[in-house]
Amino acid sequence: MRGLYLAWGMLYSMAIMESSISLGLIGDGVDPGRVSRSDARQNRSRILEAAELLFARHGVEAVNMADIATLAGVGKGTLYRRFANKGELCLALMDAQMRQFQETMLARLRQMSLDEVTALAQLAHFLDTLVYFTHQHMPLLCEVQRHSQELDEASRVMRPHFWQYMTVHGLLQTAVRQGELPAGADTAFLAEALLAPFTATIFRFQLDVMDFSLERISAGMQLMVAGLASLPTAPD
Amino acid sequence: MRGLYLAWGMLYSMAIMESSISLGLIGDGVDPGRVSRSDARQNRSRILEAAELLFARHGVEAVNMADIATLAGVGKGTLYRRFANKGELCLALMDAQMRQFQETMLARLRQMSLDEVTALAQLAHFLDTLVYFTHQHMPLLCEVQRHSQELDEASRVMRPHFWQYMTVHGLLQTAVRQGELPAGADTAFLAEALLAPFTATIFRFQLDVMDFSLERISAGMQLMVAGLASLPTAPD
DNA sequence: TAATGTAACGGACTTGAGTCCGTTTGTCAA
DNA sequence: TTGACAAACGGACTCAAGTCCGTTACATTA
Repeated sequence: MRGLYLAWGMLYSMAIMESSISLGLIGDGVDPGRVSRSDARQNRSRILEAAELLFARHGVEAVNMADIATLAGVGKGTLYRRFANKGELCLALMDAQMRQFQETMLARLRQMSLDEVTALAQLAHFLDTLVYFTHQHMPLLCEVQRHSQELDEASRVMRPHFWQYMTVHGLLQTAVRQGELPAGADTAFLAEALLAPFTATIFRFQLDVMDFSLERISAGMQLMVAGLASLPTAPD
Repeated sequence: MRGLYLAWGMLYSMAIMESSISLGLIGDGVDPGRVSRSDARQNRSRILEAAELLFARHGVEAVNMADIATLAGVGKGTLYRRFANKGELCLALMDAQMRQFQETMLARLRQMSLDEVTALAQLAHFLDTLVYFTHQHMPLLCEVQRHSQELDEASRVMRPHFWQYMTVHGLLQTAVRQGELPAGADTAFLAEALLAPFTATIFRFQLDVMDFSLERISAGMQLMVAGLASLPTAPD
């Protein structure tokens, strides 16, 4: 797993700088790299449609898997063959928008690099955008994270967290290279720590219980980054 | 809810500086402020003993409520009357140790204040200790947090998060007062953000998937605090 | 176009969480 | 000591998640 993270790290750093790659967040569900049967594909989209409709009508939380299966006109077994749980289903529902966010973000960061915007300024921008993105997808993200508790190694890679981590980590590494951060800074940990408040349950807590506005959260994250930016660095 | 947080905030800041108060983390379970019946009290401790034994033998995750009830020699109804879910049960099991950690910590911070250790240095120390505490109670904490997803306003106050938040927030406020942090710094948000990586699921992810050592996590947190400490502050 | 292997299907089934409500029992006042 | 009442008890019950496995039907080859 660690190896995987590292390998992707390099790939991804390059991607930010050079070209757009698709991370292929979500496959067909079962056994990628095999022609899927037509009825299977059809059922898959039927399920997604049913879920979308029920979620819209009753809210994500209130809908159960059996209802989705029924409305989609498939058996529970079929539903679970496609999506191991409600979380995966939600992930699939967000797929398109996540891809788009990701591509837009990569493009923007690349442009900022060309414009010689510092890595930490890019990071600040990324986190700001992420605040609004996270808020927008809160209900689905909550469900996703409720299910990613069992650390199912392999599939974690597809979780939203992953490319967010890669992006933040890449930017921090660049910051170190460019002398914006101290040479020894633990970029891997910092990336995790900066993203921790974006975990669905924590984010929701901040919104609903602490009653923080999105602007306030974003400003707070800017402050954290500003703190890192003002750390004394060894002279080059 | 916000009001509650604010009120406790003042109380708690004073507590750090002045004297030890008991937060009374866990009551008797039902209807505090009423004499509890002897059989009820007895069952409560029977349940706790049974849970402790089963958790030790099979691991927290593998034990279900029915088993606990059976071993304790009570019905499921009785079990649920005491503890609304496994999370609350776990919380009760940690109660003594949490109280102790809390009191030790408060005492130590008070002493540090007397010794004129800066607030941010105290914060760094608190977070360092918290790393080890969190690790020690990981299995129980995971269970607790799995259940505190439904934001049941009132009871959240008892969650471990609460006094941690109060402590960190208090220290940050002091830091602002003493000119260690910029005057406008959003201490409430910063406290949440600094504690976010201590959420059980995130913490476990860092340990098990990212393979960070406790020392590394602690060092990373120190760096975050150092960043805040090096923010430029307006001259007094 | 018929046979065949294999993926896909579907719904009964298992498991565990949490609730409900009729029954029991401790406590307190007379 | 006893009667009354509220709290506590217990286990059957409901509800949803997720599994299992016998059946169906797509696609491929002859």
